[in-house]
Amino acid sequence: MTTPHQSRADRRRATEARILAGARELFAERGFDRTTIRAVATAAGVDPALVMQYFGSKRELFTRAVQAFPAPPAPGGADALVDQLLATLGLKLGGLPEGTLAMMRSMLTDPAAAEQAREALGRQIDGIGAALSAADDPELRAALVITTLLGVTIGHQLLGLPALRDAPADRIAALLRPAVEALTEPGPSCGPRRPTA
Amino acid sequence: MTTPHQSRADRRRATEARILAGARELFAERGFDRTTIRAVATAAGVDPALVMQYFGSKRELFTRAVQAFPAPPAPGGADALVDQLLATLGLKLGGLPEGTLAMMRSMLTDPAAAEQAREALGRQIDGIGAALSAADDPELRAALVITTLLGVTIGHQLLGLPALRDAPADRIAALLRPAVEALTEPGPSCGPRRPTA
DNA sequence: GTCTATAACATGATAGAC
DNA sequence: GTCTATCATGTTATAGAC
Repeated sequence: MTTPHQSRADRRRATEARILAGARELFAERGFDRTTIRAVATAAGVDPALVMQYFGSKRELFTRAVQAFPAPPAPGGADALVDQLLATLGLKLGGLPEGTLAMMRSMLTDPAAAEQAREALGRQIDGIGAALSAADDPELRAALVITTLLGVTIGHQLLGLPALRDAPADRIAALLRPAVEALTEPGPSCGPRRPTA
Repeated sequence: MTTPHQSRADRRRATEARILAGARELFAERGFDRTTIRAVATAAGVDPALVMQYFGSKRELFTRAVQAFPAPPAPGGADALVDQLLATLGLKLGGLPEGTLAMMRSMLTDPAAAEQAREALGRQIDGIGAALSAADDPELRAALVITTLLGVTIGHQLLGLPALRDAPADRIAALLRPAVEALTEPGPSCGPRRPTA
């Protein structure tokens, strides 16, 4: 049952990968504080001290295991932007990457995760803000769009609010679309309410 | 400087109040896990064991110190509802009660806090859903409104996103208003995009 | 007797010995 | 790579002060 063609370096890489996978899952489920090195080691089938040997600290393990938020959206028109955002939300309501879940779950209680989240969300906000440069206060609008989607994602994925959990993702996206458009469009978004003045 | 008319029960109440105040502040700043009984005791100027004696457990202390989310909005028309929600948001962006902050900060990592948050948010959603019964999917719409405001509040108060932190509260409310209205109004809210077909 | 402080025990992160 | 030691923490049990 030995694998003679697997070098020591290969085995080390495989062990590292197992540790990272287990850590990602546990960090996503329980957050930074509640995840113990022992639990990660058990999940990976190794000795707890080995985890420390490989990664130096729990914090380093977290950083390595957790991928930052998805990259900012490709620059494009403001119209395509809304479609793109809602599409990623659709994904979010389905299967968000475990690393992103881990980050979101830890960002309110762990200062380092909070800093990473601030930076990642800031990049997204900047990207969206650039696409909204036609409107007034593009950055603020972008921040509101992002935090809105963040709130819905938290309510759905992390808190499991029944009202959201039981709704189909496309229905949520459909209801959210006009709201996001209202945030990205300058001035009073709807004509019918005030007929040109 | 002694207060001869202060009975033992009075002194006990005062000590309890000091402990609760310190706990509320620390829970709001650091969340449940990162707040230690020892730190609470130091903040209140008492012995750590006394805190346990008074409250039995850290969890009980948290429950006693943290007030639930604000009560659901008074039932009213859907129009008044939006005003009311944005008004509370205005408050939220200013000074949210420390207990609410503590709850929000802990709800992603502490299962008990998550359950409390689910219940409190569920009550708010039910209240708003009742006011939206004219529209389709009133509960889902209500949930999206609540999670939207939750996301903005988290981004502003707990994460401190610069784009939100630097914006005046009334400007945020003004930009958010059409978005919330789009969530509460039935049907396609804007004509210009697709002229009836 | 009730309030407060001290000590003891279990678990977790981390560092150094082997 | 594994084992042991150290420190911080939550919690329980115990002893002292009023």
